[in-house]
Amino acid sequence: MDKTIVLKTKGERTRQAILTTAADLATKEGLEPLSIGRLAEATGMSKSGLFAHFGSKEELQIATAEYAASVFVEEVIAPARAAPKGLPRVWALCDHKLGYLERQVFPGGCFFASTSVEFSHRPGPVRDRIEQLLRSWLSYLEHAVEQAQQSGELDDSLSAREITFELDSFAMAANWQYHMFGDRTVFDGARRATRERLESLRRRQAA
Amino acid sequence: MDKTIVLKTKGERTRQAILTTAADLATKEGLEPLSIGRLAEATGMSKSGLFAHFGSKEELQIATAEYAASVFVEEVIAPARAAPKGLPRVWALCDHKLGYLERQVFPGGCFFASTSVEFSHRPGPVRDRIEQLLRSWLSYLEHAVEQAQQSGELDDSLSAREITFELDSFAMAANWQYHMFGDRTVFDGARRATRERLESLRRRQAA
DNA sequence: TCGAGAATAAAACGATCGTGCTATTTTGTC
DNA sequence: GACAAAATAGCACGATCGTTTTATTCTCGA
Repeated sequence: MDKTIVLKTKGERTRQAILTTAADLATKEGLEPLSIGRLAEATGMSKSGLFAHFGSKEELQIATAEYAASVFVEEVIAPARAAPKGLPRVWALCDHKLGYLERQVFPGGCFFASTSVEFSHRPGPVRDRIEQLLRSWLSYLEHAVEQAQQSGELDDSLSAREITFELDSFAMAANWQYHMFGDRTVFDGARRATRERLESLRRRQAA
Repeated sequence: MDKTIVLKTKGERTRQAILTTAADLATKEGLEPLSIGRLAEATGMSKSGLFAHFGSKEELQIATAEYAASVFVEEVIAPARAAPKGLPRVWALCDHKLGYLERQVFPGGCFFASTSVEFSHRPGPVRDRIEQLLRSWLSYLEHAVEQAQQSGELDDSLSAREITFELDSFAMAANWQYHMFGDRTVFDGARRATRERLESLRRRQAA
């Protein structure tokens, strides 16, 4: 049960190294403006040597998104599964997502926040995959909210979807404001907003 | 007091036509990937003829942001000034911003949402200007919140900054989700979230 | 350790980028 | 309606883009 996956061949290892660099750079420069040459320079490889691992820039972009998703799972989803189902897990998901943004797992913030804006109006397999991954995150959070409603911990007069929308809004806005204004206190603000919102949905239930 | 500014020379008119096209395209393709050649094609001009209006791509980008800001003022700020100071104006600002997003004044959504993500890690005068314009919007909204607090319409145990953060989060998230998932109902959700949040801050005051 | 196959590199391709230079056309004023 | 000035176009530049082709180096199981 080692957290680090051992990669057998050298090809797989360098491929992984490329993807970590690509994901980091993509959150800062963008997934499309990140050129093969630029990425090759950053990884100390030749353009063609790097290119051979993916076959096309589009495949590289998809592989990068795939890798970023695995990081998100490792940093947010997996630790939140330690919290009991219901309200604690809802909070854990929001809190860990804010933590993942706060400690800059990717230097440019949330990988999917950056790339989804970039690709939202650029049809193709890259956009499709990013949308799918984003949907799966929101569905996961929504499912956790539903469980908290079914257990009676959260008010169910408001749909799980709308609660999810509000909760994720705070994290997205914090990520955006931090990278635009450089003010780390937005994360505290987002945590407070999240906590108070969950609290208000709990109190209403008690009344 | 004509709403439409009359432009005297032909140069000023074509410059304006270029900027409207540039702002539209920038929200869909991005402000940096939007090339001079692409923009020239869209406006039916030659590359060099268009280029001469700005002198550099950077100047074109700044002029485009400037134009987008004037649109935002016209579509959001100005109509909200019709509402009385205090809570009604806070609501009007949020509501008109959601309306501006909903009816797609820019085809790719909020100009500043798109471009700020794109330029957040790209230092230079373009980024600086976008940041400044965003700050002025948030300051304006925050000021309206403060007035509502001073008049006793909104609870002032929470800072105006934090209230502003929450309110703008809903609009930003709605814009993002709409352009990623294509679901127009997010705007209703954002309106409901905004209204309920303002309501809860009012009720708390009454108690 | 040797040899097949994987991994990487070098060089070149056409296309497009932002930008400068030089004409040519168009505009607005006397 | 002539004429200076403004506006636009044509063309070329070096650079960089994604990609292909060809050659070289490295890896790792038999």
